[in-house]
Amino acid sequence: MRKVIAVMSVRTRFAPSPTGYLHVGGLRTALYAYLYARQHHGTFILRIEDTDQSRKVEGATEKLIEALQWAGVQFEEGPGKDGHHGPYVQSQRLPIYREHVQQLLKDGKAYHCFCTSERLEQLRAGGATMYDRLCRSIPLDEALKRVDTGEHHVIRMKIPDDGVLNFHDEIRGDVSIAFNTIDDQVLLKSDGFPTYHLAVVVDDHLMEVSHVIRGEEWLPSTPKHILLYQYFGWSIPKFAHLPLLLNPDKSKLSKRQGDVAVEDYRTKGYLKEALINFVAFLGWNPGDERELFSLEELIKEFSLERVGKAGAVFNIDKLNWLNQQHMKLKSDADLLPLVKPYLESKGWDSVTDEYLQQVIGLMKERVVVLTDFVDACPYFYQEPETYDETAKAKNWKPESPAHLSALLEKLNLLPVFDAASVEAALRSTAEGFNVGAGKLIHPMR
RNA sequence: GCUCCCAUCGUCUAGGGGUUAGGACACGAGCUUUUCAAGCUUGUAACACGGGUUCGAUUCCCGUUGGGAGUACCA
Repeated sequence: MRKVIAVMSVRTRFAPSPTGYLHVGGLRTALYAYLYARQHHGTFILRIEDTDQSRKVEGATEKLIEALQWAGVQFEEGPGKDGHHGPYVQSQRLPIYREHVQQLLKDGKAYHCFCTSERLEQLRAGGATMYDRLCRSIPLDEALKRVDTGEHHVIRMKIPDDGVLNFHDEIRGDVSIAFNTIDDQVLLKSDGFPTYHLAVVVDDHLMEVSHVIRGEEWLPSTPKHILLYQYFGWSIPKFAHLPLLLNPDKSKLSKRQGDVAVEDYRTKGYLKEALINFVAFLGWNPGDERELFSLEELIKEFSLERVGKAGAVFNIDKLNWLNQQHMKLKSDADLLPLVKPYLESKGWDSVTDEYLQQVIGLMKERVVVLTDFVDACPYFYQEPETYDETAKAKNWKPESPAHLSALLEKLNLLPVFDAASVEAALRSTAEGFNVGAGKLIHPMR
């Protein structure tokens, strides 16, 4: 006979609600969960939390998955993937939640609440900060009878009247919250859908999630979740609450102050390697002075212990620098297929791959994002005459190389070469651009 | 309001009872480069405040201030 030591395998998940796009903060949360799972040879799960029907957005799940895939954050279990814990979409798990609510009801850990939203509003208007627990005293058999008559109701969980709940967070350390500051949380809504609080706990347990890695906004509701685990008699997973991502003014990262969708950065021409590297360093660092990391290196070196507690401002300057660095790490040939779509979207698709690759080689150390390979140097792709027209239309009359340079800047063009050679190019007199030692023959000539 | 969380250069951060408080981005200067970049060198710049504890606190404790989150039949 031999003893088998059961080692709990690491299982993490990213559980977004499909509201339209993948937020960069969501990407970081997903990334950390993914890194942790991969590092421990565990499993990373994607679960869609679509329990709010009113916020359902068509095609959002697909966009979410696409963004994750683009970034290289691969999940082993989730929608469209086989796993033994599915379905991975909460709206398809309704019977499971109802079943668990029944158990809670039977055990006296939850109760039917028939209060109308009007009454709840009145309560709040009267200064109440929490539900007054009116329906808690209704006997179960009486409640069941009222349910049978079709009376609208929700199911609430019973929170102890006093006492304190202590728990340990992997990032924040010990946290404690008094029960008397916690409301009797609604678990099942009147439309039969569970609230987040019920669904996460049930799913995380059923999907055997070992580490709940999520944003800091969930820290205050963690006691409710832990209480629920206790009510069900389940073992409690480890929790790790990540600091928030902030706007430059330190408020929570929002749409108003810049792009927050991963796809925005993708279309703007950022490399996934740079975005991943950047987002990983918002709240984490390896403890030494290295800053350029690949996904594989992050998997190797990431640790929850080194995740900071304070919120981090999402500063585009560093992202730009990181993008340049990762761009330089790639060969011209690797960059080619990434740049091509941008060129095609401009309709300037008559250049050959060889030509484009040469342009990439020339521009690589002068540009910030992929779109710059096109937008910053249109004279490489346009008919010289066309470009001349543009200049004329804008009333360009360069008086000197310096003046021309200034004009170029006004047009947001990077002064790639010296003013004289750009001028020459504009006048389309040269048969090609002189660049360093080599010469690039303009495709339109 | 109440509850919880947080606090090192402008930003991302390292560090930690005694340090010239380190790095990166951004910004300035210089070198290099035919030019623009890149690269290299270099400069400016931080421990929020007040009390403790201590021989000594930026570091530990308490408070204040500031910031953030939560407080929904949203997640």
